[in-house]
Amino acid sequence: MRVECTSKMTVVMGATGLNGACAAASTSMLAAYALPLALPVVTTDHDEELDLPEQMRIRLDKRKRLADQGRDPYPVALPITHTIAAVRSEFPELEIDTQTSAIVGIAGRVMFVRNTGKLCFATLRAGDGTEIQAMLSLANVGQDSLDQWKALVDLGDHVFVEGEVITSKRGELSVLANSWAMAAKSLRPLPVAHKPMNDDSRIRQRYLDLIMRPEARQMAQTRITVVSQVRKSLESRGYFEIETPMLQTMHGGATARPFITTSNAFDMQLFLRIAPELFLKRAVVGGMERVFEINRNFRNEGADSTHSPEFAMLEFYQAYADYIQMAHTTRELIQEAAFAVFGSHVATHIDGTQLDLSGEWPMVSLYGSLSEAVGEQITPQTPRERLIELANAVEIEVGSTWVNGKIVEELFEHHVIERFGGRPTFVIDFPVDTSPLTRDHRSQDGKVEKWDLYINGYEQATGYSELVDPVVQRERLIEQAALGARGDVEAMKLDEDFLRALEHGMPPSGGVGVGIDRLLMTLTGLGIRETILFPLVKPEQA
RNA sequence: GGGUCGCUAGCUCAAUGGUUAGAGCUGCGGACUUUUAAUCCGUAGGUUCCGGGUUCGAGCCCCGGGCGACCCA
Repeated sequence: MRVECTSKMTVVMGATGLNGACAAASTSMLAAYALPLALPVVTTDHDEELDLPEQMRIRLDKRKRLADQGRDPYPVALPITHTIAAVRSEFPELEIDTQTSAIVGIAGRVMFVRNTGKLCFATLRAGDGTEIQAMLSLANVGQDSLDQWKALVDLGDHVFVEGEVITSKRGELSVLANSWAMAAKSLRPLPVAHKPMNDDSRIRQRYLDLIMRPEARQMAQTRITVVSQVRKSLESRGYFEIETPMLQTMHGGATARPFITTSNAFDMQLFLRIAPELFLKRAVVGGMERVFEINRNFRNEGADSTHSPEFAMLEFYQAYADYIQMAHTTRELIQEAAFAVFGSHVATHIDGTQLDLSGEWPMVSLYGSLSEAVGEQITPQTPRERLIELANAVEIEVGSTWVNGKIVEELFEHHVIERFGGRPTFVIDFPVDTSPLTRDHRSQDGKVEKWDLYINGYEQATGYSELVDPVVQRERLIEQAALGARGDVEAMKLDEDFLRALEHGMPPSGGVGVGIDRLLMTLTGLGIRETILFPLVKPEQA
């Protein structure tokens, strides 16, 4: 008891534990447990334990009684011989009421309990969702052990069971225990298994979501599969994965507001990156001709069902490729990811709807499709006054810092995107004044070689023929700086080191950015907060 | 940014401005050696998100704040 108590204090409280201070420690420990979820703060008196929810008090008491009876509630090691999945696969289809004489040691979380007088049942579940039944009979474990099981094991506890693999009289594959041990005592009750938790709790306490809901485990697994496949797909095409700075002295590579932080040691302002683009291009300048990065970007703006302040982004760059070649590669990456998850290029969402990602994807021109939608020719030369009239006609409020291209893009989003009907579509050839890092179109004035990929009505990826002319790039960034001076908080900064890299010569290159969270949304049909395991949530109390 | 709705026991939810805020599951005590959301008997569990206000009386009405969902921009 003493050893267990002091070691626990070290974990929970740091170094304040003293040998023999178990009574005090127990009270302080309650405070340590209670604070994170804002339960009543336990102060000095041991009696204030009564302020905790009843069920938690009872479980804390069981934890203590386990220790008192020589059962460590949190043992360091257990003689496990099989995973639950291994037992299931080793004994796939036993007849009802079979004895195998195979002795195994297994562990899992208790998800279901049925305690009767002399024979107890429990369903144990492993983290992968596989389950097996444990049975404890008076005849096999004896009166004391059975009584302790009934008194001290709750739903949600991790337990170890050692015994024979059998099937019950109902045919359930089971381990008939010779002995049992607590693997980890749970101090809080699980949610009701048969009612869905509300969305807020599911996201704030994702660990409970993962325990209770197979779909949550499935989502986590799908993300793992997709990210892994994207890496394989790129590596098989000769790309190398590199890591570029998250903390930057100057943010760039996108138009967005950054998070700002400070370095104490350098006594200077730093930015969390809004995109890795400018560093990946530096790598291309250095001769890394096919590079990619999958990592987090941070943008200091609101959250909704398609936006998160931090989100995972894939960017990849290929020397001597242009934006059309990059579009093909992007389509293949997404199709290969879909195949890895579904074994098909057709994604099947949880609600059963299917999204066909197969075959070639159409390419439509931004200006052409917009012209068709509004019934008049729109070009980069269309006067600003006319663009504003068209915007006002559909109640788009034109911001004071908007350049013409921005108005065109807003008109496009308003008029055209729905016409794609969710089908993957590359929208090509964007306005030059909203794309400062993109090469001028090889044949069309006022446009750049850029595409956006729309799937299911939202932007899934973007690709460029990269601007590599350092003189033009400098002009573009100076224009951005001027926008910034006029109050556009999202305008790009003049990054002299990036320009210096370009001045050393960057080969003609294609580049792509793919939102990983959005790719998961595309494949699963879920909102962005479901594709991210632990999305940012505001604290429950101010 | 605007609007609508919501926040009550560990969880999921009830409750015309009017008795002591209820139910199911969970928990606790008891019965049961084949249970699958077991069944049966008994029982406990509450800062009604927070702070003001109106009222003889507020979970409910009013004001402010917090958190969330949905819709609109």
